[in-house]
Amino acid sequence: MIKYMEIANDIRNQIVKGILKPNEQLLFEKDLSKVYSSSKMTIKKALDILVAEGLIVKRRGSGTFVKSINSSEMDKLIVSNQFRGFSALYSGKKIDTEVLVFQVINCDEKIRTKLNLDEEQFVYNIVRVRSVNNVPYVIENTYMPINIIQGLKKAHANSSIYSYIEEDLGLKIQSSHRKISVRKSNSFEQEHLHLEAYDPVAIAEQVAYLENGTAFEYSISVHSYNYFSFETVIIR
Amino acid sequence: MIKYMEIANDIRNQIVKGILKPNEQLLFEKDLSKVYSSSKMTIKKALDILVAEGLIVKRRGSGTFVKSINSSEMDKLIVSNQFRGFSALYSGKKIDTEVLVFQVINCDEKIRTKLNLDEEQFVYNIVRVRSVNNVPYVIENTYMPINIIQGLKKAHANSSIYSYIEEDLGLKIQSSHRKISVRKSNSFEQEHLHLEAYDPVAIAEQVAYLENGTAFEYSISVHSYNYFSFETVIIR
DNA sequence: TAGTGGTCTAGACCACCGG
DNA sequence: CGGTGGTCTAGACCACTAA
Repeated sequence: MIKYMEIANDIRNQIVKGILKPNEQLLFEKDLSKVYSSSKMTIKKALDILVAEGLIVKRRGSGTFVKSINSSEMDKLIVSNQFRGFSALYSGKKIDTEVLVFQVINCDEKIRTKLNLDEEQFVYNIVRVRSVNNVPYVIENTYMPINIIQGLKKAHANSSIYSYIEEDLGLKIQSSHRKISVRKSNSFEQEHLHLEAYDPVAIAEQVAYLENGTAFEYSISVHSYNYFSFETVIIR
Repeated sequence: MIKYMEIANDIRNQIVKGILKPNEQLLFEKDLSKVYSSSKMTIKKALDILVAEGLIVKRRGSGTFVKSINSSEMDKLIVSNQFRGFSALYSGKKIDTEVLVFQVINCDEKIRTKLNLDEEQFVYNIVRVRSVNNVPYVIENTYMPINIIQGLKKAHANSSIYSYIEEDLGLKIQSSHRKISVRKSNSFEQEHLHLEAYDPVAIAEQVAYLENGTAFEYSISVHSYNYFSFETVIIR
């Protein structure tokens, strides 16, 4: 649909499929603009996406080159800087969701500041245990304002809340601010994640935003340490 | 120096200092281009930086708005998606470095693939414990090819290897691919990080790249769980 | 319907790299 | 030095929002 995206996708495919090999030089932007019948700026924008994904490197004065990564790592890199719900992340596998708590509460100070709410706002509070192939991966403790995420039912919590938000409510999810930390598990977590005493957990605390900039979700996810890893590309 | 950077810095300062308040609307791109005597494209590029930093939101058809975050979180967000060495991250505080290992070794299979090296390459192997205000934060296990990071001495390992790479060798660091995971500490880590038995640790595994695309560092950092958190902004 | 931000162009000039 | 990618412009058209 969008030209620079199509170009980026095309070149990404060439890299992932091995048509363009590690350390190989790409065509110059000038030449690519002829190949794709577009301007140099559009080519640059397409290539900048692949730079952000960590797939290629540009050298002023020299050209553009495929990064030297073994292709097994590539799939991960491409998805890691994206942001999706649990269901989308593990699509294709057997996912089970156990809803432990589904209630509406008057939010406290902390949630109010995270979600930027007025004092008397009500929020959904949902606690779920999510399993992949019958192994419990994570306990999600989610808070969402009832006036933004309207009409949420327990049935939605049993499957994917994100697809309810996007497909049923027609809202667009834009970004998330996430913080990852580590601590020892407590007995509640040990029970639901099938952990031993003293096993650690990874905590992902997140505020997610809609396209219009309003915060719609504050969540604290407690991950079983065996099934947690977070990958990212950092550009200076 | 670069125009769109200057504009981004200027507007970021206005947000951080509170001149532009949460949810406040910015001038339109058309008007900003007059204020800063530049084209609409340049303004767009400047604002896109602030979008990536999570500070503002754009709505097509409406305008651009400051995100609703309390300013205490803002400093963190701005630095979190950047990538610097330990010394730079904690500059201003008292940093101590204890060098446990400083040797040159023939690299094994794993390091070879991570750094994309030939079979017979030698690499530095450096193990350091780094403390902030006399509290041990992290054990860093670092591998660097000797032909890229030339002339590295133990004295550099005692302070900042990154500043040696950038200032003395004149190399430019571009990006890093990082993976974060969690596990239980072992006795070695408990001793050096002053942990109790069964305390968890956070593992940050990283491959760092120079501007020319060559991998120059593979490192495994074991963080004391009390002093580890990783923050990031994810755009869909 | 008027005006926003998003995309795209053709062309200009610059900083940097290699021979 | 010629050629690379980086920045910047002026202006075009489009998708979307709000009145």
